[in-house]
Amino acid sequence: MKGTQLGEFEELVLLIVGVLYPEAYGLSIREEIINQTKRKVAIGAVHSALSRLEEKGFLESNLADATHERGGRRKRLFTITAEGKRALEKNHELRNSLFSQIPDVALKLARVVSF
Amino acid sequence: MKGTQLGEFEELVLLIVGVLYPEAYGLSIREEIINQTKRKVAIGAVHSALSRLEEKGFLESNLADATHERGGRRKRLFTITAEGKRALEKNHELRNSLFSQIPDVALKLARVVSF
DNA sequence: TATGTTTGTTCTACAAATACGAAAATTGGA
DNA sequence: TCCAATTTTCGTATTTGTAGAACAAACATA
Repeated sequence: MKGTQLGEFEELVLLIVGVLYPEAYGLSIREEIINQTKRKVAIGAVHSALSRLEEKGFLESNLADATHERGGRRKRLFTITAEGKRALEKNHELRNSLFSQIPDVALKLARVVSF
Repeated sequence: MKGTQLGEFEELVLLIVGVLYPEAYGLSIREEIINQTKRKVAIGAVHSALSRLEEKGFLESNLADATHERGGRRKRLFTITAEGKRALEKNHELRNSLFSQIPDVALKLARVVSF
């Protein structure tokens, strides 16, 4: 996909950042993806998606203060930008619209097989 | 993404195949994508997405009889399989669910800027 | 039945997105 | 000052997305 189009994984990450607000950072995002989708994700995959989303202007981030817990580097917290929100909504609407345009017969055979 | 995960463009093509039923073939799919999304798509992109979807078991296809119109090679018509339907519905539900889990505050700043 | 035109698909290559995991960085505690 | 814990960064491999030229098949016309 080219330019500013939102990829499949990118969209997922963007949604999760929203869900996790205001505690969205690399590892928590990874955990949440695994919980909600049951698919395995490497931490590196999440971080590269995050930087791409930030480059595209869909996310912004800043370093949180150090925690008072045992160890740990400072977290980089992510939030959705106005542009990110728009992209998300646009995709959502398009998909809903297409979904509703699918005639029942198009899934008839599928239905017979799966039910 | 690995294995049988549905890519962004692949999902779009799969949806359009549903919308166009039973007249979904390479060129008609390309036209419909352009109409509905305003993005440009090369015909090769559509065909390679179609073959990957067929490999993954989300679509099936067969050659139609020759038409009685001017010219043209026989069309390869595509329809969604039971598995394709499931994948589509699963994605749709997941995304709706995530969307509804996003707290309003997560978009508050975005809202101030965009409205 | 040969040739041109139209409509479609296949093939090949390359760019971009995503996956993985080891390494590096940063923090508090002993 | 060294250790343990937590998180990010980085390099590389694999999968998807995009493009368009080449190829194929059908009809029309003569």
